[in-house]
Amino acid sequence: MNEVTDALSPIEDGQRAENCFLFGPSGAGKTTVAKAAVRELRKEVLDVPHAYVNCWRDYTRNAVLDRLSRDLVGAAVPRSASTSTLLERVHRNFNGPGVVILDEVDQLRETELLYDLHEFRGLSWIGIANDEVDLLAGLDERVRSRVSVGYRVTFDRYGEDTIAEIVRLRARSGLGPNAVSEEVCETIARLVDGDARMGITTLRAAARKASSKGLSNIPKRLVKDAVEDAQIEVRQKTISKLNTHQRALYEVLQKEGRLIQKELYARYQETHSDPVTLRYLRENHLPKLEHYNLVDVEQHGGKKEYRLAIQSDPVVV
DNA sequence: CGTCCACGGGAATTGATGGACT
DNA sequence: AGTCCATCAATTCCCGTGGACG
Repeated sequence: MNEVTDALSPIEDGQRAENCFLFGPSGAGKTTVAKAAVRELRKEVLDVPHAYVNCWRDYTRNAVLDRLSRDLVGAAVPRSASTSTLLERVHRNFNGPGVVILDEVDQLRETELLYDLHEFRGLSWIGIANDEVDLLAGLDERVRSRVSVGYRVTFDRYGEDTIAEIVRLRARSGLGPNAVSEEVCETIARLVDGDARMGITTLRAAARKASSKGLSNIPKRLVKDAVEDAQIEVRQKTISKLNTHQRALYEVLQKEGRLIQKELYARYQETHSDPVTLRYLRENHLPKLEHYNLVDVEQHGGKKEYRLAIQSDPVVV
């Protein structure tokens, strides 16, 4: 947190901040830290232009710029404008130092975007990714040499004691001092494998369970089920964000079990009233389902077998 | 080998939008 | 106001490459 704050501090003097990268496993708090740092900054400097972009959802240059034109400079656009138009619009309306959070930057397909950002006078960014090596490998040479990164912060998975602490604090402030025993906090911590977000979701699920049974505290025996509930909850949330194509694919797999890509496509075509091409599916929807951890893919000789993911936690977007 | 499947580059088509010109 | 034209992102089409398998 301190490092990110440092990186941003030049903005307080009206200067451009340092770019920085945050690396670490999911649930380690990267996004939370980035957002909090920006929030802090805005207490010091009111009206700093800022934006949050999830590069998984918005993975093209165009999509990111579109978001910036809305969120960073508040220039509402009717709908899909051309990249050059957007570029120009942001250029014109952006002034003074500002920050953009690029969550899941490793998913950005057109990395020239980083260079575009560099061109906006006074704009800096916080890039978030799981793995430093993957990210840098994916970066274009040209971009790598031109874009400077002042700070790199690596996050570790939370230890169990830390998660227990986080859960305890949440429990106290949200549920009262005695609703959750120390033992329950530790149990939750043990089960969520370093993922703080999962810990908190589990706590919420447990609280809901307990209160529906008319209990005033959370007994330990509810915890295990609560973890499952939390996983289901997160998954539901992810599924609800799928578009019709992705959902059709998901449902086909739900019905049919495991399928080769080609067959999956065939079933999908039968299901969906307005199917897209296999080419396009491969490019967009299938990787998306994989990334969300909703489906598992297994290389089976030259074939690729898709099936619903077994137990792993879906990604929250 | 010949075949099947997956991949992904790149050209072509589609569809929306915004002038320019009448 | 109406027609034509250019532009550009999204999507499709076409196809060569390469691994696996019999």
